[in-house]
Amino acid sequence: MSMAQSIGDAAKRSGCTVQTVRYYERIGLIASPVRTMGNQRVYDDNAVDRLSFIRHARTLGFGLDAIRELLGLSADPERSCAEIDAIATSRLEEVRERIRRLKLLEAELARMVRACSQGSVAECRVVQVLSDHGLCAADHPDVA
Amino acid sequence: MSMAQSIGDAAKRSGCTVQTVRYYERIGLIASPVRTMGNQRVYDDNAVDRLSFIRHARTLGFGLDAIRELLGLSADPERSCAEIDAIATSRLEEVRERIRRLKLLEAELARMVRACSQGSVAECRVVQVLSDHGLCAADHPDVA
DNA sequence: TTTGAGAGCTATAGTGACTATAGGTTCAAG
DNA sequence: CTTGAACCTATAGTCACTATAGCTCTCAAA
Repeated sequence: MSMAQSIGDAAKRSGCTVQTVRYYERIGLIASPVRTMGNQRVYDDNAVDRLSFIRHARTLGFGLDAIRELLGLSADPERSCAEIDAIATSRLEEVRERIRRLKLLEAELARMVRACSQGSVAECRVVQVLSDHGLCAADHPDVA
Repeated sequence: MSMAQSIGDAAKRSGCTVQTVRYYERIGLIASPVRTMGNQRVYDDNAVDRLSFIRHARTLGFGLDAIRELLGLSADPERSCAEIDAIATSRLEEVRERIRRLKLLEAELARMVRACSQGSVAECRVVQVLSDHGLCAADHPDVA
């Protein structure tokens, strides 16, 4: 039995905000739901499931394009999940790469802060390092 | 002796792009430089130093607002560098927090991918986890 | 039956930090 | 003098929302 519910209820149940649900509709990530006579959106449980899926994938850092693809691939239960796995694996690698870069950044920032003798700006190590990339320990990458 | 140079040279020397230099001018992060008779911007070495500072701070992940503040605080060499240190320390803490969150994410994604038996979508663990937050090991945070 | 609050509606603009494009002008080398 | 690279402005696009303004609808209490 599928319960009909307002956008507010669907948002609350899925963990999205109301504006975000409307946004997902606008960009075609979810279907346009039926409306009441007063033009208000009405959602069923399937729609809420889809929203929850999207929301959860977002908290795991998948982009909307990836989510669009995941949703498409999930539609057919008979299909092999190789492509789905590939998307998830690629996201995992992204996260690992990001962590790697941030650790380099962390080391650089920590070194900079540690070297500061808390004196005047003229002798501040932080200012010196920011002014001169050559003072960095290693070639830190651009922040991701 | 301060060398006069075009926006292209200043960009190359500082590691910015030409458009970005113009953007920084537009938002008031750098001063409007003098112009040639043909209306082209001319930069001196001080301007290039400032651009390099900005660029380097950006690669360390400081936001433009923080950089604006760092530049302001750096202007007076006699001043104590306590505020500068505070900004750098706060950035360091941000990075550490980010790493912490990403590691939780990494664990969740790795678990998900590992659990997948490479069968059909119907039994795909990735799809199941995305569909049901309850299947997550821990309460992973929103991606930062 | 009225009334009022809260929820919903659309359309538009703003966020951060650029990046890209279009359509024009200037400069420097040959 | 010509040509082509580099410069100029203004505007729109990126991502995934978020916020605002100015309406309309719904539903429970009085």
